Amino acid sequence: MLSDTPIPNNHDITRAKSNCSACSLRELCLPVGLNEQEVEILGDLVNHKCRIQRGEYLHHTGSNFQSLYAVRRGFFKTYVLEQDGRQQVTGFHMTGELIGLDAISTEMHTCDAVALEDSEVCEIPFAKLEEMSRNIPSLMRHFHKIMSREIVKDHGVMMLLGSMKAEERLATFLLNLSHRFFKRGYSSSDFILRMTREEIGSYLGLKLETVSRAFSKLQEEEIIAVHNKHIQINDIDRLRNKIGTA
Amino acid sequence: MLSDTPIPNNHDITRAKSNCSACSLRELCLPVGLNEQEVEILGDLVNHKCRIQRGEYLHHTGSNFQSLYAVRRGFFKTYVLEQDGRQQVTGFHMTGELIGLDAISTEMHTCDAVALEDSEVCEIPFAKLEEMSRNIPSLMRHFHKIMSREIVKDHGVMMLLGSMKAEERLATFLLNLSHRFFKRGYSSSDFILRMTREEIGSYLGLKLETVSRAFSKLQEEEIIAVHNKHIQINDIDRLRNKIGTA
DNA sequence: CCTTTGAATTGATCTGGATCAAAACAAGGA
DNA sequence: TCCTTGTTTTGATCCAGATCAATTCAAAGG
Repeated sequence: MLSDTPIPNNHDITRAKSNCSACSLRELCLPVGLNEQEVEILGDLVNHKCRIQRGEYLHHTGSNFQSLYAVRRGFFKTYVLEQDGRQQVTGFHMTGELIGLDAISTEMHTCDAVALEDSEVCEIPFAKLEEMSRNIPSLMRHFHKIMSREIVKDHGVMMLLGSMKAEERLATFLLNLSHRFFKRGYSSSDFILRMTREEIGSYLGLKLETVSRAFSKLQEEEIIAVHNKHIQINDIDRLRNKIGTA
Repeated sequence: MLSDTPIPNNHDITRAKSNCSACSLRELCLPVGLNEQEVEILGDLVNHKCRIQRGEYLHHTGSNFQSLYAVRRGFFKTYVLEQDGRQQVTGFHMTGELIGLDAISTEMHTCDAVALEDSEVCEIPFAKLEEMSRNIPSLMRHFHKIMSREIVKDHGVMMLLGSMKAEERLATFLLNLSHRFFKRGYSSSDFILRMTREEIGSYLGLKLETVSRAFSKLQEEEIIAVHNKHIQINDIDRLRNKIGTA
């Protein structure tokens, strides 16, 4: 059924695009159109590459904000705690994405960020970033676009939570993941989920049982194949049709 | 029941804090800690004060992005259209709030913005804002905080949509409005809603009938008084208790 | 004044997803 | 190997909110 393809899955041992050695921002953290000199200057921006083990926290709610974190490798979730202790997942973050933008506003983190697999991040001291963006207009512009994109993304989630049915939500979620894996050079149709059904449910505003049932339904219809956390998308068009045509 | 109070309602003819003449950013658009000279420079930033009538649009989805808009007076809603034509309200915006941050990312507006009452906005050319913030660090910092606050706000809405019941959602919504009116010098317990039940429902992920029933329920419990769009909060503590104690 | 029109309320019913419960499964660890 | 523990699936039931339908109400215009 699966033709052997040169495109790596995100669970292959060899990782796509993970062979760059120095932690420059050249290709992942803030891929701006810079000249060589600017890239070099930018090198100063990044403090150090930091390994984070599965289950370790990048920051907690209320902790002091100093730096943004660019995911270099791995997978994170961020969540806010409600008064009654339940957690609401606000996002999943993979290679090349920035964590901590919410903390700029109050200079305190407003969510917890935890690694869902062994990961690596670049720490980007925010004061330094602001300082440098003063002299590099394209960096400033790029940073503003990143923040703006975050807002747009959140509006998309609001739409999902506000008006989609369970199956539509899951389809949207899978298509989004698929797209993000694709952009990173991984297979868009064969990947491993790093989060549990409960975490997916929290993100999508559903209970874990409902998420599981939605997976099963999509599998029955032969649109996807589910083996625990291993997902294969067999018919992406029909998956797309699940959205907005309920 | 209502003691006559010096605090104006948002439906009084005399408006609180609306008597400033020039459209400087001094006190509303971007209230940064600036010295006199900087404030003067900043005056250049604002193109012109612009009147927008109820029902008029500030921008449409897909239109070219040039400027942010600071609400000077009045009330707006922003919404995104789904493929099937329904609209999902992404926010309500009142005096002092910024509209258009979502458009920075693609340089196209990603939502429609429409005035829900006769309003006035300041147009802030974004290129100019970036240019100036390069020379005024506190302006840059302030702008970043505004964007970040937007992200935090959206996370709050995600939490609301993802895990609250209808009554909790409406209580949260009313408390949020109350707080925003209060900060602007209006009564926090007596105000006029500018949006319909349907628009509230869209924002809160509920049908208009459910919104209406939730209003009625809160009124029965004598926590609020509802006369169409006129809302009075009689017992703000019990309203607060509605949240997270379901 | 009455008429029109859009908005809001209220009632009756239906249903998607929550909840409760149990079984199946997977990954470690002893 | 067999436990243990956490995760996932599946089934049975229940309920909050959606849906459908009918009034009521408010504002604007003739």
